[in-house]
Amino acid sequence: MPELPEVEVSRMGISPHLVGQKVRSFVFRTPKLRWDIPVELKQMEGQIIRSISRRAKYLLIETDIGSAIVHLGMSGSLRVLDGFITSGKHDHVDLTLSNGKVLRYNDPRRFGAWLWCPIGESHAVLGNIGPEPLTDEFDAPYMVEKAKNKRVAVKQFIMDNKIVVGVGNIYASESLFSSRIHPQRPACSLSLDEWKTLVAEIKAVLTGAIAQGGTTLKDFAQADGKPGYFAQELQVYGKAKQACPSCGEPIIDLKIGQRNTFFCPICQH
DNA sequence: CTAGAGGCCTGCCCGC
DNA sequence: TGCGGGCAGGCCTCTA
Repeated sequence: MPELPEVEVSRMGISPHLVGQKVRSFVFRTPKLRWDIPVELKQMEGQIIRSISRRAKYLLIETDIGSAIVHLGMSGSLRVLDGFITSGKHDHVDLTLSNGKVLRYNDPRRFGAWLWCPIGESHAVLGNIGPEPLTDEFDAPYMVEKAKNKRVAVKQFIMDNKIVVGVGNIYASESLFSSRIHPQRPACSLSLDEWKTLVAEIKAVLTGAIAQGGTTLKDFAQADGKPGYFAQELQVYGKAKQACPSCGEPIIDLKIGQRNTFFCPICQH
C-alpha cells in the first residue's frame, strides 16, 4: 500500500489523536519486523508526543527524549482505535495513549519497521537519502545534474531514494505517463525541459494522491479505516492491455528493474 | 562505482 | 475444494 501519499495520509490521520498525548504503554507482539524491534522504544512510555513528522516514507513520532521511526513496508497500516480492543492477526504494535486511544500497527508481510532514534542523534535509515519530492530542492536542474552519465532507466532513476525519496512503483508509472516520457529512457537522455515536465508531474501526481486520501489497491486504509480514492484516478498503473486514456492504444506492462511498469507505447517517447 | 538478483514475509488470485 | 505457482505498494544486501 504505502507510497509517499499513503504515508502522508496516515500521518495526517493519526496526528490529531496523538499530538499532546502522553504515551501510557508501548507494546509489541512480534520480536522483529524488517529488523528487530528495539526495546528502547519502551522509553516512550510516560513521554508526551510532541509532533508526528514524515521523512521519505518514514513516520517520526517525536518526544522530548527521542523519536519512534515507523515504516509501513509493503503491507503495513496504522489505525487509531477509540479504546483497546483485542488484537488480531498481524497487529504487531500498540501505542496506548493517555486519552485512551490506541495507535495500532498491522503488517501482514512484516516488511515494515519500528525503530528508535534518541534525541539529537540521527538514524542510519534516514542518512544518505535524497530530497523530499514536494520541496523546491527537488527541481529540474538538480535532476539534470544527478542524471549526468547515468544510463539507468529513468523509471528506476526516479525511484532511487538516493536521488529523490518517496516515488514508488505506482506513482513512477503514473508521472511518466502524464509526462509522456518512456520509462526505459536512459536518465541522462532527458533534456532540461523534459525534467521540468517530469518533476512537475511527480509533484502533481503525489499531491493529487494525498488529496484523494491515497490509493487503495488491496488493503490500504486511512487511520479511521476509510479507503483512499486515488485508485480511480490511475491512468496506467495495473491497466495492462486496457486502452490508453489518451490515444486508445493498449497499455503495455514490462518489468524494469524487477518492478512492473505500465506505459503507453504511442504516447510516451 | 553500477547493475542485477536475491531475500524478507503473508495473502490472494489464477489455472489445473 | 485443494494445491502449486506467481505476484504484490519497499528497500536492504550481496554478487559480479
